Amino acid sequence: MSRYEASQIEAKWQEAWEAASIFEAKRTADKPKYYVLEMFPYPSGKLHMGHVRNYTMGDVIARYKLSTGHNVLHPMGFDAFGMPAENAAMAIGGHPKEWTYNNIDTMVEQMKPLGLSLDWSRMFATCDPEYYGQQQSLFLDFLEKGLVYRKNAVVNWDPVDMTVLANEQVENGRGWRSGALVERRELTQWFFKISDYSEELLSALDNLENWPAKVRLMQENWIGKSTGLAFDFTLKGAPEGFDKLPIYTTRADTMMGPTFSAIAADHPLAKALEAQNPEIAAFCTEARKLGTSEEAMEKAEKLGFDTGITVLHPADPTIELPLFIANFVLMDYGTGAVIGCPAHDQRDLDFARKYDLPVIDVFKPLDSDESVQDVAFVPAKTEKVRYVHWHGEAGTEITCKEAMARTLATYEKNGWGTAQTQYRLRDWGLSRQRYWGCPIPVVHCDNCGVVPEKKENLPIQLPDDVSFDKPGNPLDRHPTWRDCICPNCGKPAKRETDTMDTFVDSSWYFARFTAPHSETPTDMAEAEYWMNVDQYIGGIEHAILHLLYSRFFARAMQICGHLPEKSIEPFDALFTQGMVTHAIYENAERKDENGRTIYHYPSEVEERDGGTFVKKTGEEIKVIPSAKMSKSKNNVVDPLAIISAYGADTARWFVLSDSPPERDVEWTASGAEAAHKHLSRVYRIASEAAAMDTGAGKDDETLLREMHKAIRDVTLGVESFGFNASIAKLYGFTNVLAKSKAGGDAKRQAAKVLAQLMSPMTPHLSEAIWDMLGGEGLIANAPWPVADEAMLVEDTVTLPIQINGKRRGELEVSKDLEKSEVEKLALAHEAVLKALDGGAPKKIIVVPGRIVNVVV
RNA sequence: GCCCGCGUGGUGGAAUGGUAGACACAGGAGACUUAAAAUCUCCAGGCGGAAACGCCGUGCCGGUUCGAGUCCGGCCGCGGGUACCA
Repeated sequence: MSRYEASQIEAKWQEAWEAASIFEAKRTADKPKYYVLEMFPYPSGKLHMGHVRNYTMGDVIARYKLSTGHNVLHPMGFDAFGMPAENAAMAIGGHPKEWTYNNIDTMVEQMKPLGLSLDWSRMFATCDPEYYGQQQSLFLDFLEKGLVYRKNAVVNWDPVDMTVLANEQVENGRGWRSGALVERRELTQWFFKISDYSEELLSALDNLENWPAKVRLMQENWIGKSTGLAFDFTLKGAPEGFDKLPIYTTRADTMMGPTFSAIAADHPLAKALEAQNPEIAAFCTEARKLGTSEEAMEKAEKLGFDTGITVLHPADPTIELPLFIANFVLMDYGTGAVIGCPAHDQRDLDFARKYDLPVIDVFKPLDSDESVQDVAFVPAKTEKVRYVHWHGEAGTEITCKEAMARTLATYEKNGWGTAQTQYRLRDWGLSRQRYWGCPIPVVHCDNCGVVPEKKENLPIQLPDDVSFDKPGNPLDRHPTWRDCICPNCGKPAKRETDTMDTFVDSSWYFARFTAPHSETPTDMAEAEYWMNVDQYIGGIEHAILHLLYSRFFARAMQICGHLPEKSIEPFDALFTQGMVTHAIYENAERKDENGRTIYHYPSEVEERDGGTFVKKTGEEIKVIPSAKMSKSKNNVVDPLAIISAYGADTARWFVLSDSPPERDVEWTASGAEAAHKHLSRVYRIASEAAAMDTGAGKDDETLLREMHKAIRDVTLGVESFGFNASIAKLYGFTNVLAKSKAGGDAKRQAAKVLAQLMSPMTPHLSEAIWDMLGGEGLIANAPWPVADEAMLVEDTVTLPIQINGKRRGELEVSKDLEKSEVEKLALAHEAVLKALDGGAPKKIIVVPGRIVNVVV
């Protein structure tokens, strides 16, 4: 009998699949289509276990759908523009293009041995001019439909490197390379009008039944619809031209509680004051040093500067409040100005205590008359409280929600303000001051202004002759690339040098896969057939931005005639798989020559004497447990090592077993060998069955019953993303088969079904077993087994008996036994008799087929 | 800070509100073997007990329920996102 030789088996069957072209997707009318897509990878250089897990899950679905009679589209590509390529060019020389395409080649080479059922003929990278040219064409269409516009927005500016920094490149307010304190700088940038679709993107979430509830909730909160009060404070003592200060608040009911007002450092009024007062200028400069990320601003110590200006309350001008400039007010949200109500907002309370401002209770708990001290009173909006200081009658006991509604009505009636609906969602800024991205196809002409490029001139290609020896955007300093002819007047003009956010690239690739070489962004006939994505799979880290942008793009593309109406929501079902995490190994003894932390690869360290050390140098390691695998932290595991040692099926089996797909999984090396042992065992069991004589055995019926149960359970697992559960069942069924005394015919039948049930996970091994047992054709094409209901029926059931909710015994009863009969049997049970001690039970709960609980 | 998750044996994890720890890993004992590897059998949450069995036990505190890992409230810890990482 031959041994399980994974490398031979895998090469053989991968060739067989390729020869039969079974994964090439073609439109056909005779089968239902199924489009399964995993979020495409960034070509970082090496495939890691997170990719393997992601694509294996998609492959399980794709192969399962193929064997249940679907016409499957399962493509793969690369999200290939982005910062790391430019960083690599700066760090190690070379060109982003070369680096990227080399990485793509490497990763494809690493992916192929996994035996994924991918249609490689559809592969593309977003940095292919063929792709980004179509993206430029989409941009022009969006521009024409008024979905794109320009406005000023702030960026992180490194004053030493003279370059724009991404939020990730700002560490504690300093540029990551120069170490200089970051400033904010205002630039004119391009924006997509996603905020016009706020309501639509919000309400359509209700239709996404096959999306995880948590993702829908995150998107709902991100869009952030609120109803509140919009009003103007009257400014007193402000510079010329500043009479009113528009404010928006979601807590209208606390309008009698504010004791200060605050504006953002980027607010026009703050800028006007800055010009007059050096102290204010100093404060604003300091406030801007936080960088532009919301996280940095919200986490920073709350600081304010009293401008000396006051604001007058719209409902009662005798109420005069101080106006601060504060570092926690966001210019991008609302009007860039807020009211501070310390009694009912913790941040406002902390601020009030710090700057010695009064605290006014607007409402109090029903059962207390205590005033707010150090903890703000923030009840749920639906909780009833007693209003002591507001526009209604003092002492009224109502919910905050009700009080808000009444306040809004009062303000509208008196003309003090208006009820307004607002969204937190901001327009999508797509301009990037970087080279390695899709050029924005517009031209700046002295005569005509900003002019769209002509479609016949697309693609506007990136120049290859650029250098990265200096920081900043090489397109800006290229000698000739900017020079062009104005498409409008024909005079010399300059190209836009900003490129597009890489989220643009990933917002429509799913549509492009339906016709990857079309001369328009999509081919409507193909899109009509293949869209929507039936199952989309990817990381939870994309729950908001990527998925929201894609939803917007689907709408915009539909408006421009590039997607059918049904694709307004492009992803019918979404599954967010967990990440593969790994400990980070940080060198505890030294930093690198630039003073930066050194991270070691898992293969470089060893555990001994209760500690972790670098193998070569013996330096001690600080172990940071369980973090997202990240190239910059070096905590990645190379799947190729597993594949070359044990084979792709082992790697596939391993990443699917144990952890539920939606949960993060901590990579450990020990499990891979065990997975391989199991696959060898399955191979051996199948070989033994193949060698048995024909004829019946004594356990045939039992084995076949277990087989049908396995079909039912494994299928259920595959259909509900319970791959780990399916695998546990497969282990169970394998054990049953191994120990069964059934005859050759029954064993061969069971082994064939086992191979089929395993085939989405371990396709090569399954083909080998199928072949060994005389299966017809490829197992990949064989119809999925169906469980025989009659074989699943059980006659008796074991009921646990609880006494006061604790298990004290069990009862073997026929499946359909009457409740009253079960009660009688339970009361006659030894453990129950003992507990009752001659008395009568207080209550008996019988849950048919489940449990009996006797309360004594 | 804010939004969203997660927390169960030595480890990964299982469990429509109904027997907590399925299925595995690591571990222990044994069989086979000259021996090892491979394979096979058995044991295994903690504490007490020879055993039968008893008590405790799903991050912490409280609640709802005949019954809570699961539902509700409040904490703690970890992870993801936070609009220029992808």
